[in-house]
Amino acid sequence: MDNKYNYKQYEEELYTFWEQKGYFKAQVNPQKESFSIILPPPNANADLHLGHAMYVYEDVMIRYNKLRGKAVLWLAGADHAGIETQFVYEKHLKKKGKSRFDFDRETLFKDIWDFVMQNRGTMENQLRRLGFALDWSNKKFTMDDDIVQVVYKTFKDLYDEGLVYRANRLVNYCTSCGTSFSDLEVADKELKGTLYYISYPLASGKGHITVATTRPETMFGDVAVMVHPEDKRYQDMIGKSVRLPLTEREIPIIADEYVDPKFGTGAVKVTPAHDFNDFEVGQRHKLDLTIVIDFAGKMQKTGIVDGIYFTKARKIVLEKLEQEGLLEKTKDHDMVIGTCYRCGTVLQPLPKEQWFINVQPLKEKAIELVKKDAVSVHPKRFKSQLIRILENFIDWNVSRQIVWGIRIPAYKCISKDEWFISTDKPDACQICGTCNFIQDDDTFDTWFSSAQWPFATLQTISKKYFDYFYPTSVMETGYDILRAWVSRMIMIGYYETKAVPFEHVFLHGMVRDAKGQKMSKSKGNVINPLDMIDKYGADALRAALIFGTKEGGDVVLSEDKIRSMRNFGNKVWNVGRFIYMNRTEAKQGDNEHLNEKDSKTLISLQKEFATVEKKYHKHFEKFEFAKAFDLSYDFLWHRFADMYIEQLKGSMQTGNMEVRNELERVYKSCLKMLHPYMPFVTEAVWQQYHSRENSILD
RNA sequence: GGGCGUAUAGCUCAGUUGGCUAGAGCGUUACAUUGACAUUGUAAAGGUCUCAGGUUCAAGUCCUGAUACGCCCACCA
Repeated sequence: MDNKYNYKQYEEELYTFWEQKGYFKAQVNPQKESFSIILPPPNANADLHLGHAMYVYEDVMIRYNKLRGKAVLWLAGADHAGIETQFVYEKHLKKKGKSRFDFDRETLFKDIWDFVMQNRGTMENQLRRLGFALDWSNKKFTMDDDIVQVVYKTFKDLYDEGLVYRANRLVNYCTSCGTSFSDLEVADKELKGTLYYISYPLASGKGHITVATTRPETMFGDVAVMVHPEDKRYQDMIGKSVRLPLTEREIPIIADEYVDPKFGTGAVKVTPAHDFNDFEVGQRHKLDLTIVIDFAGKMQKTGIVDGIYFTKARKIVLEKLEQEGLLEKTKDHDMVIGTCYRCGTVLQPLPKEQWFINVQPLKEKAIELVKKDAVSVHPKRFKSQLIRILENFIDWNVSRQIVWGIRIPAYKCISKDEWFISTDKPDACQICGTCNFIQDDDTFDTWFSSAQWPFATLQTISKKYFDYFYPTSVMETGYDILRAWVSRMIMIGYYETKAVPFEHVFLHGMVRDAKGQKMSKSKGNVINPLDMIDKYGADALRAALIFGTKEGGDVVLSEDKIRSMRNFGNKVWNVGRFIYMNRTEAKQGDNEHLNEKDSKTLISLQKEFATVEKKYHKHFEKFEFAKAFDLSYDFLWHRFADMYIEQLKGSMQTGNMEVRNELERVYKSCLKMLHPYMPFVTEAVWQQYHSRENSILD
């Protein structure tokens, strides 16, 4: 054995060995207990980052359970990542001086498909570099035909049960990306805005009412002015009407408790087509939806600023109001505004017909399941958070106006102007039977398919797989997607299978830099996992992400820490080397008898190790993986190596086989404890003791 | 405004049902080493465990309050 562990010599070879020998291939075996995890599918088109490296917790669980003799499955997969990928592809087009509008739908889709397929291998190889014991034999992609069929079935099931509806509602629309988003994808941004006080003259000509607004340009879409019903200042005005400035239109003054009398002037302009709250007020009071901004963010039907982008229109409107003496004053106003999480454009609330899922019955069931721990959450503190997330869920807009996604299987009957859902491409209109029906252009929100991932993957592999491995054992992911993903998997998973999609949820934290800051490209503090693997080995990176952390807490990662874990890997190797050397070099018979001191030391070692081993398994039961690792680390290095071996090394070197064999026995048990965390070095040593054909996983 | 989390060595963090003489990694200092490992070993320095009360034989740990920081959600005309 070399006097150093050279990871470069082993990692690639060992991974190939494991894969070729089929160690990662799941085997349905009714004699054994099953243990399954579905990998949260990384974006097929993007490189891995450190967040993905955190899936090492899944590998830890998988390898641990495999060593415990269970039939394990860790299923590999990839996500089409709808908007993310289309966005990247559009950038790619832009470099070539083109845009997505230069292509028809089919061509664009096919081009993106090819683009993604070209890049997909990169991500998969990176997962291999991390040493992940993934079953590649049944890998899945969110746009595989069979997966799409499952997604279609779910949508139709929901539709048939009346849980899918089409409605003209306000959506968060990005005029730059050209698509709507669900409320979860809106990025709030604080900015210093201005509150404009505008005078609306009463229609009677006597007096006026002043409204305060941050968006004067939307005034052309105003359909009312609203005050609080008990506001004394405006009692005599309720029911009267005002003339909308710059127009000839008259709109009523209404009363609604939504108004906060202390804000602004206590009078609000109501613009149902361009404001979420106003939309609700509009519904309550049955007001019109007067649309004055189009999907490009340009004004329409104003008679004054038509075709002008809303920000520029705002300036013009303000000038005109000022000219007419209707702009009373302005005031600085800190506000929070919804922006596109992808491109940063200010999102427009715009009315658009979309498909919505009524989540009410789904979330009630999900809450019940979480409350009674049918899905149990680790660490515990996330349980209440998950319940609250579910309670606050509002109906889910699943329509996206992009090409890269699963096209919604909804068809419109032209002659009757009605919709029908069909999982297969229909031959004839299912409503009138004769018309040239058309398919909805929209695609599903990526999360709609992701929400079905655990059962969709297993069902499409085989019924045998599904029956044996579902519900899956654990869903492991970052706490940041508890809302977007975990909650929806529980809702949709239970709806379709009448079983929980996973029995446990384990949430890991975010990776931060040595100063505790989030990693981001703009800060330049991003650590590339692959660079670290090249430099220190996969085991070192894996160990650094787990060592000394608290479950579910954020991980502070520095290169120093990775280096120190590399040193530990070397320690593991050298402890093995030392014991191994003495097997081959010891002169048997020189020192056959255990002396009393050694005998005592061995008993103490056995006792201590038994305690450690017991604690180790206890930690696993409680999903305390970092503690189990810290414990193994400390035992191997500071107790076993620093103390026991030091005390016993004389006897071992002079050929006492009883001492040596006991050291080897405990050491090999340590290797198994460490294997889930540092699979390469532990396997490399194991094979030194046995042969290149053996595995620690046997 | 609501919820959650965190405050412990220079830095990053552990510290399970209260038993601590408070630990680890990195960093610092001294010494050692052709002897399994310098990717090492031995040792040292470094802490009123954020603050103020309380419960207890005993509090870093439990309770109450305060302060600071972080995250999530809601509202914002």
